[in-house]
Parts: sequence; C-alpha cells; structure tokens
Amino acid sequence: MPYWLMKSEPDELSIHDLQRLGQTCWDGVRNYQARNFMRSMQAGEQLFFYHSSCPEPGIAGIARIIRAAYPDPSALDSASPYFDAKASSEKNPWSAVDVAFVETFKQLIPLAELKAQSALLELPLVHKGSRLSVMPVSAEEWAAILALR
DNA sequence: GCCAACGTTGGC
DNA sequence: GCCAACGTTGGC
Repeated sequence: MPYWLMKSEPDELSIHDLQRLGQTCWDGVRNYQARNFMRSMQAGEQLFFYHSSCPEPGIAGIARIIRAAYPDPSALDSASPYFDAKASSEKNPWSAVDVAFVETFKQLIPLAELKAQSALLELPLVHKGSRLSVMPVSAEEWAAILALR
C-alpha cells in the first residue's frame, strides 16, 4: 500500500487543527503533478502531515486517506481563494481527498533532520527548490522517517 | 513550439 | 524580507 506526504501551512491547517476536527477535506491543490498523485490515493493509505512556510518546517504527524479523489468543490466556489473561473461542475480539473487524523508526533521532525538522512535522498521534499506539495513516500522512506520519532 | 516575463512556493 | 527554483502565461 502506497504512502504519501502532504504539505500544509499550519496557519491554514495544522496537525493540531486536524486532531481537533477529526477529519477534513483536503482541497485547493492547484498543481497537476500533485493532483495526479491525489487521484491515485485510495482510502486507508497513510500520509505524513508536513508543516510548511512556518518557523519550524517539518513532519508533524500522520493522517489517513478516508475518501479517494473527487472533484474539488473549492474550484467552483467564487468565495474561495482556490476558486478557478475555468472550472465548472461539468468540467472540474481539480481533485480533493478526505483525510482523517491518526497521530501527532511528540516532537516535530524538522526538515533539517530529514535532509540529513541518507535514506531520504530520493524524496522530493528534501530537494533544493522542490515545491511539490503532494508526493509519494516509499515503504523504506516511511520506515526511515518513523524511526526518527 | 520556443522562451521571456511573471507569479508562486517555501526555506532561510 | 530575500531570493532560488519552478510552473504558467502569452507573444511571436
């Protein structure tokens, strides 16, 4: 079963917010590569929840996919910052998934620590300039990251 | 189809 | 706030 990593700005949605909510609709992804990864997600698969664009970027916990990809409602909502005027209910190019809270790490695993792991050299997250917000994580990478908790 | 200009991401 | 990296847009 595949594993994933998804980035969220904690100002928008932190792992603590997800813990409080229990579950959420993961919408607003507006990058085709990331969207395509979301479309291959299946319910039950787990993901690392990454805090980005914040004082302490790093992996904050784990969540689980509870609903596979469906048309992203925020693309059709003119009040949403993710509104896409070119999208319609007949033709919506964007996808969302639903995720549920699984675990908050006692200590966040900082990006710098992830970058120091030889087992994670292939992970796009640690590549300079990488902006991909949704990415697959191999079973080996998953285990290597869990070992850092 | 090329590529320069521009906008966004995201670490630092 | 800076800026490198990358994606998108649009003229040609």
